[in-house]
Amino acid sequence: MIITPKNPNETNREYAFRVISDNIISLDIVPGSMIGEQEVASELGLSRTPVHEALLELSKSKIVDILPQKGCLVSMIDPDLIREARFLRITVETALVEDSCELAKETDLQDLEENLQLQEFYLQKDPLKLLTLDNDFHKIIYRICNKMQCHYMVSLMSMHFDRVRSLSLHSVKDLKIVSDHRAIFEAIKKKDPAAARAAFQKHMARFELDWNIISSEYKQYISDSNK
Amino acid sequence: MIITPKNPNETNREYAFRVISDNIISLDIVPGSMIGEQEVASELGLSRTPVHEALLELSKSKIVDILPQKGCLVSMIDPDLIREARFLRITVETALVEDSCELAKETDLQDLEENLQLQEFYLQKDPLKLLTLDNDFHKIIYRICNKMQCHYMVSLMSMHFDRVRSLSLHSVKDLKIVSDHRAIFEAIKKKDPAAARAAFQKHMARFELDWNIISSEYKQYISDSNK
DNA sequence: GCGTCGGCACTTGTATGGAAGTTAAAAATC
DNA sequence: GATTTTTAACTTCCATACAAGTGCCGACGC
Repeated sequence: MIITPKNPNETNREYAFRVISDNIISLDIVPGSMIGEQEVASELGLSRTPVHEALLELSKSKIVDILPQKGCLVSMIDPDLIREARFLRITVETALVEDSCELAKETDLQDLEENLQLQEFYLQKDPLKLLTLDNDFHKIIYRICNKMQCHYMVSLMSMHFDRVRSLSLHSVKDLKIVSDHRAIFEAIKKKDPAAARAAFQKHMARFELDWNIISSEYKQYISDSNK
Repeated sequence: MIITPKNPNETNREYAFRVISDNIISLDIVPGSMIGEQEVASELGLSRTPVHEALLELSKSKIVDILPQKGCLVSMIDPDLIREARFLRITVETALVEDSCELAKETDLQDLEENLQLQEFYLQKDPLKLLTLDNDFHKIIYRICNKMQCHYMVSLMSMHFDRVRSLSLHSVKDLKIVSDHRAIFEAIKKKDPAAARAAFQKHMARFELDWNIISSEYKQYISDSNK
């Protein structure tokens, strides 16, 4: 597991949650492996309590599965849950990009544009940074519509999705996400809901295509019941 | 706080979560009041740990607000969060009722019909039972579409909404929800997505109208920043 | 050799005490 | 009397200890 330093203003529980999440999404903790509270606590220099609470939260999105008196299983890649995460994101964010056309203020458009600039800068340089910027882009949309609580709920489930996306980041295709984002941005700027909707759905459709590649290439990580 | 007996196969944490949730939704714990872990733990005959973990989970949906070293504040009724909950439910479930037209099997239709029978039976008899059946009806839709994880996420946020709905249950208008449900059911049965969508949106639109009544009548429970 | 039982090593769930921080009232000072 | 400082009583957060359940592994009977 990759340990990052503790942010001074986060609690031990939040620290544990962040580190474990990052390691699961980056696949540094491999799907299907067991992790113990004590083991994680020792690595992070904490007691079991905050780690226990962090795992509890992760288990709510089924990204880990707590088996009482047995251990904590990092979930295998589960196509059903990925479909749910995709469904939720597409459904919610399609509605949001439409609403954004009305709601986006000038400063909001600036925030989106700044994010896009950075995306174009880091394109093909730093895939991990690009992933972060991608998430930020979508998050700004939620902020424009004043739906941050929805963002939290959706992002929890998206972990299933993010884990697969990081697998496919090496694929050249995914670099098209940046131009997708620009198309979405332009539509919002022009206050054209139909165009925004179309651009967003085109964006999300890419991940449908990738599924076949991923499932054949990373078979060992995929839940047995769905092969 | 109203204490219900502990279900034998639930953990202490799940027990605490259930009892606290129920009391918040039913307004037996009034919005804006502070509750302490120790206080709740004593009432339930538990230690602070499972109560702490239950409150932690509730704080994720902002239904309570944990103020470190101060206490746990049961959130005031917050129109913004209710709007988010409504938005999420409407957006997600509109998509689901459409999909249900394709996906619903014969047994699923039977489940829906049985639920409707019970709704009609308890109509004007037991408002609380009706609320449960209403939630069950929507839950069946999620199950038909194999989106139970989405259901969990949406239902967490819906607590804000449910709390207001219980206020308006005495209003005669709400008894129309049963006929709304039947209309949705009939549309799914006829595999008519457009009709299902229309019926569902009509259903959810009722709660928009109720808002004015509620906000004027229960002013004391509403968050100051939104009056 | 095979099946069963018992105990040990391990896990998570929970209880409890102390640490750190906030609040508000009491006490001291002006 | 008004204002500032201290202090005491509260809270959650976290560390630690114990309780309870699971599975493995060897011993034993057949």
